[in-house]
Amino acid sequence: MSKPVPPPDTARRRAEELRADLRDADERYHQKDDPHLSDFEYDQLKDELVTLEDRWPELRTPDSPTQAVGFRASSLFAPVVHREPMLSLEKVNSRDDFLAWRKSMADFDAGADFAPRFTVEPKVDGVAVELVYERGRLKVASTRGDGTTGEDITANVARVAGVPHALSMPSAPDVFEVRGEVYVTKADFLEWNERLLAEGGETKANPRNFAAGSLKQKDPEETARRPLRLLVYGLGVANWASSAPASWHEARERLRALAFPVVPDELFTLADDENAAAAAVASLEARRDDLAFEIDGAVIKVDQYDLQRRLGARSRSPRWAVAYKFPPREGRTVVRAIEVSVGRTGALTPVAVVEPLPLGGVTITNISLHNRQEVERLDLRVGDTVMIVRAGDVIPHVTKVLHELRTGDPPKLAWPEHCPVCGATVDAPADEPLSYCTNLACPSQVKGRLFHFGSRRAMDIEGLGEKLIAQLVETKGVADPAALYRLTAAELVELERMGEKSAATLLEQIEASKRRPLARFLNALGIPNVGESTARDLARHFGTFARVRAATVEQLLEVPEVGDVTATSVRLFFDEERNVRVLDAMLAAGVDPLPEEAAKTDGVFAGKTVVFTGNLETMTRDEAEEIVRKLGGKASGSVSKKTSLVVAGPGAGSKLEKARELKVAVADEAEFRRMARI
DNA sequence: CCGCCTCGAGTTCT
DNA sequence: CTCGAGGCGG
Repeated sequence: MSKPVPPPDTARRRAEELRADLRDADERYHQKDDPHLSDFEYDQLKDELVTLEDRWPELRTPDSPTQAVGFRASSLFAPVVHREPMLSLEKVNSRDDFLAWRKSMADFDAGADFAPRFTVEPKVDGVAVELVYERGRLKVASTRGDGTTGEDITANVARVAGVPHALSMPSAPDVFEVRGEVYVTKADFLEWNERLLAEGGETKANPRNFAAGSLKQKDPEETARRPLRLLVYGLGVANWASSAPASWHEARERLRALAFPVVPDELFTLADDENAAAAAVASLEARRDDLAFEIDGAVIKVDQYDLQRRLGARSRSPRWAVAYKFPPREGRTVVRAIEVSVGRTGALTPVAVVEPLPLGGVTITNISLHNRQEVERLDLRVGDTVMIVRAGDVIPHVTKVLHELRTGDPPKLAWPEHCPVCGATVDAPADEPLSYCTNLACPSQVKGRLFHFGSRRAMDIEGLGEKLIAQLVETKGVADPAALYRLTAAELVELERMGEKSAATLLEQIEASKRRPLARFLNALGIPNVGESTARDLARHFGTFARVRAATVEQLLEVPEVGDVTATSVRLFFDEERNVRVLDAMLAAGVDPLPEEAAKTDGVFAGKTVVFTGNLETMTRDEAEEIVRKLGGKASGSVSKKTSLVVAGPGAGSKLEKARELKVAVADEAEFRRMARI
């Protein structure tokens, strides 16, 4: 090795000149859209600079254009013809469809040796791209376009995390086209949308739109800032240098070896037959909400390349692969009206009534908008087109209003100054986002309170549903729970859909509710700030209803988990004249809550907090939590470092993850049963 | 006083 | 499930 020679001044000056020219050219392209160098000229300058810097590495400055990614935006969005068309996939929506597809494939091939294996992987909801490598270097990246011709997005794709710019030779084939999906994780999407919102920009309706928008940036620097990722799902033209892989699963290993990001192993299945493939699809669907990225289905491919070749393609899609679509959970519909409903606490909640939209197996007609600020934030008006997502939490949300589709200038929602149900004054406390109907006798509030009173986790009066309550309030003048205990069979049979038999059953249920555990009764009362958990604490501490009712604020403060706010709230409730009358009437009618047993201090779960997650097989979650409480423990809903044990069943998601993170003990249902000795 | 943890309340449809 | 807020330990 010869000693490095210091660069002559001429080389140094030339390098500086080249850097300045290249930067100037870049700037013109990115910001002024006013090219003055052709691609060829630009490449020549750049090549010259690379040569100089290779010869004298000390000339290479960190900010040199050669250190930036070497793709120019000049050809951005120019048409690119795919060497092999990017076909779409035939879609199936059910297991039966899938099996029919399997059969049609066999009918087409009819070879005696036709025994396909299948690969199953998630269908990532992103933007399909093709990356063309020549002699190991990324040459062109393009969108799918119409399948034949896409757009050149090389400069942008080059800035996506995980996209190799060069492939390690010699294992890299001469011409090598990979196909993949550029996507954004759910977490990154949420974070970025918040930021876009904070900056006053337009939010994106979903991760896919966000990814697509990010790839369409004029300035690749902007694309580089977006949290884009790549997953490679297949190959186009590939002139393998040496022995070509015989199957997709082998090719996937080779792609991985070439540093391409592929679907993680735990989401990739090589199935021996169609039944195993269908099972893998079902498993993916079950895990849908736990995945880091949005998926809209699974892709099933015949694994063996020789079979793929035999099957070939129709005009628009290959015969050897199929997209198994999951029911969509996102859709678009039109807002017919914005109504304001009143709940049991009197809170006014705006609700969007929409054109019915089938989504994930149900038809959505109402969507809560939570509060008036939300309506203003979205700038939602009647007639607007909205995007709706029904995610893992089942409850639909308006994620975006498509303002560009608005026609005319519909009025903004006029927030009611009077309760839309009873006309009473609306109170809007300055420190709260919600406003409230001030009339305790408001029919909406009455119905809400009665519904809560009879609900499963309170007095558990079976048959006392929304429809029945509405009738009782409207036609029988039932205004409080005490009135339930005065109902007669004669009165009930006058109601719609209520015969002798249902009336008798309902009365039995109401009768049985007179003797429910004290904790349930306290929960049923709907005391502000007292829910299931605090009701249990009060019941345990005081033992009988008379003692709870008589407790002073000081005595209430002695209850663990009860502070100023809750204590005052309880005392006020029992002092309220109206409540006194209703409670006395209930007691007179024979309501007599069962005294609470003191907590066991010697049970296996004494002093422990247990959290359940996922599905339990042999009992309901309620039953399991009851067992924990019986054995002295506390059942909670969220995992923290104070959690003693997490019991995880199949389908466990974020809570299990958090437990592992915090190194909290995890058990399965069988272990839990052994601990509880049942 | 702050930060963590947990609770309460609202939420859709069949 | 998520948000906001109450309770409480540090």
